[in-house]
Amino acid sequence: MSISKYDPHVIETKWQAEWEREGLYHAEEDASKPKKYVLEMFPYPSGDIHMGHVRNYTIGDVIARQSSMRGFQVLHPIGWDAFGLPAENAAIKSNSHPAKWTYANIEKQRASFKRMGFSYDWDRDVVTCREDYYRWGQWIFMKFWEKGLVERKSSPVNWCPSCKTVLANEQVLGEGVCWRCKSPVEKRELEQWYFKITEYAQQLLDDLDTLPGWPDRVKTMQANWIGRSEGAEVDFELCDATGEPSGETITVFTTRPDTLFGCTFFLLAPEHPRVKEFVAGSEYEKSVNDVVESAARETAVERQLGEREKRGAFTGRYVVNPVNGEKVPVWVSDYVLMEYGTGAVMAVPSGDQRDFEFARKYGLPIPPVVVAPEDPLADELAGVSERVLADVSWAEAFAGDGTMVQSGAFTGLAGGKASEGMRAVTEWLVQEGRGKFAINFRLRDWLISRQRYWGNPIPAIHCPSCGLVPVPEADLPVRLPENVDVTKGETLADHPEFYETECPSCGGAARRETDTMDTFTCSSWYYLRYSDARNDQAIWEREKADYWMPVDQYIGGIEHAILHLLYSRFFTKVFRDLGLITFAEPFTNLLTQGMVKLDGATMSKSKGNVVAPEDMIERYGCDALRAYILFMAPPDKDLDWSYEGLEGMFRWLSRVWRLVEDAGGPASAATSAETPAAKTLRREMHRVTGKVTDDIERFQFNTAIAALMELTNASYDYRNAVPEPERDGVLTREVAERLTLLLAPFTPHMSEELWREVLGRSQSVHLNSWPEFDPALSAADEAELAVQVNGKVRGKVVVAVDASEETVVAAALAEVQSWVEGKEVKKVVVVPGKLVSVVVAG
RNA sequence: GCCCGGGUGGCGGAAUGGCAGACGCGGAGGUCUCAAAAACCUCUGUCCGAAAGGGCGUGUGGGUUCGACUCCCACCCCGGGCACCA
Repeated sequence: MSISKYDPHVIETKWQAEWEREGLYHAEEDASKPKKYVLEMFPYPSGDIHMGHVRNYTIGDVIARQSSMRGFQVLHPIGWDAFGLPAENAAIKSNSHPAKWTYANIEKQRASFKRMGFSYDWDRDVVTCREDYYRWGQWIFMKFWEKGLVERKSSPVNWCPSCKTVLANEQVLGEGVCWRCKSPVEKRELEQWYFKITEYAQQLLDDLDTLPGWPDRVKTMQANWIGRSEGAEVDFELCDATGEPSGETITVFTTRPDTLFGCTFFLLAPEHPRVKEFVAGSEYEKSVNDVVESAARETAVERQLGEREKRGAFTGRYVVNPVNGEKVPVWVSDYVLMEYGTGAVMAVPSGDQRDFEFARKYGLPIPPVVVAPEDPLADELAGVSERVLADVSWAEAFAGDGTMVQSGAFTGLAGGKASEGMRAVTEWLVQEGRGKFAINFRLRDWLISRQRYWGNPIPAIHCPSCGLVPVPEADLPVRLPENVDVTKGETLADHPEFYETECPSCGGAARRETDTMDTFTCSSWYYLRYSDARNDQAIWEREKADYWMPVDQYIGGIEHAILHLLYSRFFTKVFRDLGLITFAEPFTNLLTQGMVKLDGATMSKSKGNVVAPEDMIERYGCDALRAYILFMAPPDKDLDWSYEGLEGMFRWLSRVWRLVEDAGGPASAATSAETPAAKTLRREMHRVTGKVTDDIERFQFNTAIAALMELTNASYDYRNAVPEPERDGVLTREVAERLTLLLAPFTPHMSEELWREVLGRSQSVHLNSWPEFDPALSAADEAELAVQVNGKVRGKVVVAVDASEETVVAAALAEVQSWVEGKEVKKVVVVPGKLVSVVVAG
């Protein structure tokens, strides 16, 4: 039959139009089938799509398409995370409006995604800046408020001077820079809106154990971020300015109550509210203020630069150590954080490296209270309960497990984290009413207000007489006005016609909130909205959400390991507590795909090293690009882009094309007898079916494609080995069909063209069932075994798979006779189907 | 400093404790052709050797095992996350 050329452009556009016409990817609830919700993190409409998008969405598309062939009812939606600063910046640059830029980019990306042949249900798309979406974001805010999870409070916050807005803790990167623009972040004391995510800290930590389908790396990162510490809260009695106990207490959090006897000074954070009062008018005022002011001047970046020396100053005050009644001086130091614990710390220089350095610098005593078993002090101070040694010769603090010394009644107990000494001291404090067991989290409440225009308006009203009042449900949504000119630096706060309003409670004149919500609030629930995206009566219908959710397979970049994934988990738990859903975790399985780089560097427009997918689609078609980006590396690894192999991928697809065209005619009769060559090809077909099925399950798309190449090679071997008249036409057609089916998730257009036009099937290949794999059919009847002598391969034997062990050993020994001759055979190990290992003496 | 990943040919990468380097790229040679392209075929870790064959090889050093890229211990290097969290 005549061979035509594989021409991706014609067939790709043809089938994209046909699928849309047939409504192939429209998802409906169907209780009779198991469902599978496959979701890729939705994109920010930043402009043209890049290789990271191609990789991310191709992975999801392969999973979705194959799941559908395997009989699942598949939901595979897409949308846009459309609010955010880049739109404002672009608008300022082009003297335009953020909405214009955003919608133009969405249309551009929509066209690109369609051109890639992704199997999305376009009837469910979600765009977060559209009113039909953000109104429900405001509704959520209101529900959170009703539940007591919204708070407006003043505290030191992260301020990005370049973005001119505050940021959540999670949005400040490790180097103390803004996650979006990478400018150094400043600290400011501001009144802001918060979601109380800390109320869910324990659940967010505990439920990580219910997620076996998540990478350990991500779970560890989240656990570290939540940062649970077990310890005690200890009350220290404050002395007044004359040094006499005042009856008032200051509480600290510590993970090491067992070291209390070694507490020789007490520290307050520079921002601590009592500091000013303690030193007002005293001789210590100036030196303390110096420390406070220098700390206030520092940015997060400066605070972290190198081995910065700790600074501190004595306040003139004392507190009483509850375990021994000792008066210890109160200092202020810049290494104490106001945001963690109580902003006050008991300092134990012998047990904490920071306290140790501080004590050395300012000449404070360092009495040992927990000593390592191997330390000479362990013998010297064994059983000594009174303080006889006020300082150590150590080079650094000892924070490990050891024995308590110089610790009164607790002397001799084991000391260390979670030690008996720690429990004993805390129990004593509880009895005395001077402390309690306590748990502290590193996680802070989520700061959600942003001083920017292009976001979801916070539905709240400030009333001079009623205070903060939520916008009533009936008045939602608070529409984001269009007449704000960001090119003039305007925000909602510059528009009285927006913020001048009436109090819904008392009817008096009031001011509408002009901050918008963090865009991460928009992306924290979109996956739920897809289950009922067009509902204008409710956020979603419970039945639909219950049918589709949770997401069975979520796919996205590791950069969201904490941010988006933590927030979404939080939202889901709140929705459950609000009775909107019944499950506690939104994403059952998570695949974090690696980044696509160029010469080891992340691609970015500013660096000018962006690889445009369009050019490659133009040259080789999207099927080749899809297959190639999956073939280059396993999905979770970073990938260095290279053009080198793309041509090879196209070459292989052309090879498959010719093979199927050649074999795809009406099946001629099978040859009467099964030849060895036919047997080999048939077996290879079954083996590859099993391998591809298995590899897709494990997301090993690169080896799945390699296996398909092997089947292609085996087909060519058969053709080359058997002259045409003797070929088994039934077999070659079966192999052609099998290749087409197994390739369908990867190269949907080529497979469709081959399936319908060449193989003559009437229905879409994507509606066909995934081929079953029968291990029996892929099993060979003979096996080649390697024969090892003392661990080295010295020969090979071919034996029947059902041969007895004696037969195998005899054949093996004969094969390696020259290596064994005249030596004593000490041991023979037979691994069926693999090898024979002979151990000889000498 | 702490917590995760990862180190395999010229390159991307394969290997439930069982023949290291599948598959692809790149390279060499060949068939076809007036020629080229395309296609098809063969070879391609490294060293010694004409060949047969053999030695050496998965970051380094030890260990377990008949057998280790794989498991254990120590270390080196690269990437990432967190980082004065009391």
